[in-house]
Parts: sequence; structure tokens; C-alpha cells
Amino acid sequence: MADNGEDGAARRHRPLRADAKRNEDRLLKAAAAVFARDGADASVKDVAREAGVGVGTLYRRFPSKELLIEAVYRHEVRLLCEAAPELAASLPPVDALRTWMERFIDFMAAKHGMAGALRVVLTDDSERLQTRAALVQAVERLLAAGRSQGAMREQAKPQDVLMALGGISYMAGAEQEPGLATRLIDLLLHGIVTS
Amino acid sequence: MADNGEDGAARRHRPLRADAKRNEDRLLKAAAAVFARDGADASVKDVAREAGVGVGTLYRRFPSKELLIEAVYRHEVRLLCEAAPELAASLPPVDALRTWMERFIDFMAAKHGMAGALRVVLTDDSERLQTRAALVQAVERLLAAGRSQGAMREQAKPQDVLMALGGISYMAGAEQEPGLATRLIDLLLHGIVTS
DNA sequence: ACCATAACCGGAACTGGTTCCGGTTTCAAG
DNA sequence: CTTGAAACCGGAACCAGTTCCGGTTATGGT
Repeated sequence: MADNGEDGAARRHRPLRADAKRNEDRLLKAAAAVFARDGADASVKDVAREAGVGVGTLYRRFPSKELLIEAVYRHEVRLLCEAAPELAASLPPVDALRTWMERFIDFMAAKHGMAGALRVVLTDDSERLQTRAALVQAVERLLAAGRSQGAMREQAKPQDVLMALGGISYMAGAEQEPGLATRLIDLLLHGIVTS
Repeated sequence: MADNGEDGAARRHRPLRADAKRNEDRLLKAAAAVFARDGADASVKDVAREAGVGVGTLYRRFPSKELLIEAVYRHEVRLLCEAAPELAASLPPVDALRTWMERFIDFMAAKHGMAGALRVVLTDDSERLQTRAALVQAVERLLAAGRSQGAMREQAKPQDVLMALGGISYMAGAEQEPGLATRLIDLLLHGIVTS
């Protein structure tokens, strides 16, 4: 939490001015607290107030609310990604992929309003967003395990699978019926495995 | 265009007052014009001004921007749905389904900001929204054709397929890369057909 | 130590969706 | 024709995200 300093909000070419760095840290801490309390649909003004800075300061550091959300949850997403190799090693490929997908969807569902942020993360390909790369890598790992056993089709690109997961999160987030996400994952999985 | 009077914005139990009906017609015409000119992300205030009414009037008739969009495009969506039986009759089931899906995605892509409206339409199950029922029926028709030849799996429910299409529209709408939608449709199709 | 300036700060202001409410109009019953 | 009230009208007000800009401050060169 509050990040290890190694990547506050993507490395810059020149280091941040001292006051700027301090405010960035405050903002991340405040955002984590406010989102945990009110959900990710809390207002950015609340976050700024909690951090004791103006909204202008928040926006200079995080150009949109989605990118702030991305920064706050970067660490958790990273953990999710790091679980992929273990799953790939301990389960049959299809089960590993399904399990990981379910965890992914559960994570998205847990934070309200996360799906919109995810779309930005998956779409905006500025190199700063290591989160995207980490996700792609995690899926690639799971797909590779399947391909190596001839269990998954070559046409299934990790980027596409991620996009599909993003779409599922978005749609499932609006529906109360809990089974939807599971059924859509089944559909997607069936589209990935070899026939 | 401007609807045939048979369903201005979902039938009510008591008919509309004369002035209300007039304003509803004006609003639909204005919305169609403004959306055609500025895309579906035009502001509702513009629509209200163009119609010569206040935003309050607009909101009494269309409780959210999404529902206004739904009303404006209801007719076009209906036409899309009506094409399903013809496709099912003239093409092999899988080709028919793919063709219809591509048309669907193209339609969604043509109107900017349509995916959000679609989510509301697919999610909100008040009976008023015949659009949802029409879409489900169209997909069901295509799936039934496939099932009858043993070409498609029983597990693929029309509602789920629609939700998946909605997710694809949403994600593809953000990405510039044009191939994405097509690849996701392939993935989905492959999840539907029997292996 | 001083200064020039680039970087930063905060909040007022703007835009867009949505709600609220005081005043008006239609309509049907008497 | 009168009249009471349900339905309707418009826009002011509200809240969200985002942008802008006049004033401030840290920092590297002298």
C-alpha cells in the first residue's frame, strides 16, 4: 500500500520537485482511503480534500479519474498478475485460465466503477502504464501453457482475451444476476480452447 | 423517422396530454437531428434547446440520456432485428450469425456513445423497452437455426450472447485499431459453435 | 546568498447530466 | 361555463469531472 516509492505514478525523466512528490504521496494515500470507504465512485473532490490539496494538483498528477484509480489499484492488480505463473504450474491449462479469469472478474466487481478505469488502462498504450503490460503478460503465460499442450487455439491473442474480460466486467457490473459473469467466462473459454 | 405514432416512447396506461405529446414529438425529432449532427454524445441541453423546451420536460419524458438515445434509435435497431430471419433463411447458420453480429457492431460503432445506452437497454428489464425483447428474439432466431443443425451449443443463451456483444461494442469503441471487434467476434463465435 | 524561471499550487469557473419546485395548463366532472 | 386538481412546464440549482490561470515556491546557476 502507498507504494514502495519505485513507481509512485510512473517514472519521469527528471525527478519530482519535493513538494510535488509529497503531494503525490498524500493523494495516493487519500485516494486509497476514500475509495476503500466510499467505493471507486467517490468524487475526486473528496480525495483532494482528504489529501489537503486542490483538485488542480490532483489533476496535474493524475490526468483523469481513471488514471488515479489505476494508480491506486496498481499494486493489487500486480499481485493478481503474479499469481498467473503459479496457477499455470499447478493446474491443467484450461482450469488455470478459468480460475485466473474468475479472480479477475471478482476483483473488478469488488471495486465499483473499476470497469471504466480498466478500459482506459487497456486502451491507452502509453508505456507508463505498466499495468497493461503486466496483464498481457499474465494472460500470455496462461495461454502459452495451454498452447504447449495443444489445448488452446493460436488465434486467441492475450490482448483480445483481456479486452473480452474487460467487456465482461463492464456488462456484468450493471446486472444484478450473479451468474452472468460465469456464463460469459464459459463462452469465452470455449472460444479459446481447441475444438 | 420520427416514429409512426404507434410507439412514441412506450405506451402509457392513460394517453398523453396534448401538450405533452407535442413536446415528446418535438424532442424525438430534435434528438434525432442533434445526434445525427454531433453524435450521440451531444448534450441533452442542446437537444432541449433545439426542441424549444426546458431540460425538465425532456427528463420527465426520458428519465435518462440513455433512454432518450434508445428511443431515437429504436426504429433502426428494429430494422436490424428484422433482418435476422432473412439471414437465417439465406445463409448457413454460422455465417448468418456472424453477419448479423458484424452489422450489430457496425451499427454501435457508427453512433458514438451508444454502448453505454445499450448496457442500460440490455440491463433494465422494464417491459417498456421492447428493444431488448426484439434483440433477444433476433439472436434466439439465429441460434435456433444453428442448433437445429447441431452447429451451435445449447449453452449459448441469447441474452448472454447479447451481453457479450455489448461488451465488445464497449471495448472496441475505445480502441482505434479496427481489427479488434472482428477478432472478438471470432472468439465469441468460436465459443458458440459446437466443437 | 541571490535571482530567474520552470514547476507547482489551489480554487474559481466551465461543461454535462440530473433533480427540484413554483407557476401554468389541460381536462373532466359538476 | 366553472373549477379543482392532476399533469405538465421551464429553468434554476446541484453535483460530477475537468480546465484554466494568477499567484507562489523550489531549485540550479551565478
